[in-house]
Parts: sequence; C-alpha cells; structure tokens
Amino acid sequence: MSSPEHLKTIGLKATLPRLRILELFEKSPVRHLAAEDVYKKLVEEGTDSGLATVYRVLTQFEQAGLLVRHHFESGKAVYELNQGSHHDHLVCLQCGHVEEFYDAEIEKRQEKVAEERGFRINDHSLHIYVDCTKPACPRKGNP
Amino acid sequence: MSSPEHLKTIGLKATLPRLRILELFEKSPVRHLAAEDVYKKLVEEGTDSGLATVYRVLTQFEQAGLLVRHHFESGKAVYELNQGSHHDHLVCLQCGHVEEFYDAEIEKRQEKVAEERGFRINDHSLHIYVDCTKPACPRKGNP
DNA sequence: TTTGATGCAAATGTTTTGCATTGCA
DNA sequence: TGCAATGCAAAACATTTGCATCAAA
Repeated sequence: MSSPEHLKTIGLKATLPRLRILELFEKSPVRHLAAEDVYKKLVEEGTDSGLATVYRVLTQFEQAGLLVRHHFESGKAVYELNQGSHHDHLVCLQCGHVEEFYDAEIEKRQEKVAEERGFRINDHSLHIYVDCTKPACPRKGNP
Repeated sequence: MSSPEHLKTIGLKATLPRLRILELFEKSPVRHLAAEDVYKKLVEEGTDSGLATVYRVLTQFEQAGLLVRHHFESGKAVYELNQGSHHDHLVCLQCGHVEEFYDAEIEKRQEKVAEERGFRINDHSLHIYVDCTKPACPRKGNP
C-alpha cells in the first residue's frame, strides 16, 4: 500500500512526490521504470515534480527496500517494486520488454561458485538478452 | 597477436592508437579495463592519444569481436580481451577485483528458461557481487 | 515552528559527435 | 594522393548536488 503511514514507518515524510511515485509503481502495468519514465508520468498526470526529486526519491525508496534497482544494457537504471521474491530478468533487445524468472538450480549453482572461491554473495544480477524479431514476441512492433 | 595484419583482416587500418590499445589488453595483468583506464595507460607510456579515440577504438574492437564489453555495478563499461571461451563474472564490491567463472549447468538452465518462454538467447550477463571484507579476498586493502 | 523535502540550475561523470587536420595504404 | 582515423572541443546523456524556498509534522 502507498499510504502515508507506510512512508513514515521507513522514516520518510509523506510528501506528495513520494506518494505519487509509490502509487505509480503500484499501478503501472509496466513493472520496470527508469527515472525519466517516472518523471514523464508525473508530468502527464499533472504532478509538477522536478527530475532531481524523482532521482532522490527513487534512491531513498531503494535504500528503504521498497524498490529494487537494475542496470540493463540500455545503460540507464530501472526500478521495480520490491515484492519480496527474488527473480532474474529476461530482456528483449528490440523492444525492451522485460520478463521475470526464477530458477532455483541457477541460484544454487551461484552459491556454489562463490563458495568454492571463498566468497560470500552480496548480490547478483542475471540478465538474459533475447531477440524479439519473431511472432512470439509479447510486444512485437512496440518500441 | 597484435600485429598490423590482424587489424587489417577485420577491416581496420593499423594505426598507432589501435596497435597500442590491443597490445595493452594483451599485456595487462588486469583483464578488465574501462576507457579511462586505457586512456591513462596510454598517457603513462607516452602514446599521446585522445580519450575520444580510445572510446572509438574500444567500440570498434568490440564490434569486430576482439573485445567483450561488460557493465558492472560501477556504472562504467569495462572491456576485456575476447579469448573465445564464454564466462561470467564474480565482482568484489569493495575493491573491484574481478574473477571469471563458467558453470555449464547455469548455462544450460538459462537456455531452458529462454526456450520455455519462446525466446532465443542473443546474449546474457551474470554478475555475482561479493564482499571482500575478509582475509580470503585476493586484493584485500587494494582500492 | 522547525526540520526535512522540493525545485531549479549548475555541476559531474561517462560517452558521443562535429570538424579540421593528420597519417596509413 | 585519397579516404579513413585522429585530436580537440563541444554536445549529449544520466545522475548528483548546492541552495534558497516550501511544506509536513
């Protein structure tokens, strides 16, 4: 929920930009949004926020664990709502469509690789980049 | 080999900056270098090249398949010599040290994940981020 | 009221590009 | 010589920061 209380529990004032941004992630059919995307949507809906605020809020939300940040090949950071369950990403190189997946075996093997080398995993990112120039692409023709 | 012939076979003139950059990757004990790193090394060794040229050459080498580009969490792109064998990366969040690994099972499962969803893999990146605040870190105390 | 949050503009860091000059082939 | 490659400076992006103003508590 994007209630003011929720923000307060993580030590942040329930300001308009913060509420709107959280709401936006909760309602958007596209789970993965870049700062620019968020900014544009705020402008569209008339919430007059600055891009700097969007960046600051996204960073705070990530630190608070509300959002998760990813870096795909595009170069820009994208955020998605943190819904607890870890997953990796499959990204369309043509249209940017993102699908999530989880494979227990892959997770297990990563643990093993790190352990064998004497490291403890802090985090990981696995991105499978695919082509969507085929009928099955879920967002064919959509830039 | 970093011979002029090698460059010509990929359709590039054997210019000084190109030869030096290729040589640099072949001789460097640190396999993963960012554009800035390459530029600094060139300046150090007296080869007076511009940063723009370094970026152009790195891009060309990547397109020619001589180098492979990666984006770790640092935000900047790093390149490494393409020695044919695919591998993934384990990156120290503290010191930036990079280790390479290959796990056939992980590769296999990725294929499976993509196939199940009707995609053909174009590429993938798997980065395991670890902490090196422990005696076993191979580059402990090295920023 | 008081402190934290915002908006704007300027700064930063990385990468790209325009254009005149240089240098392989 | 001729066209590709270079160097420099400026532009283009994504992101961060300084600071005066504003608003939630």
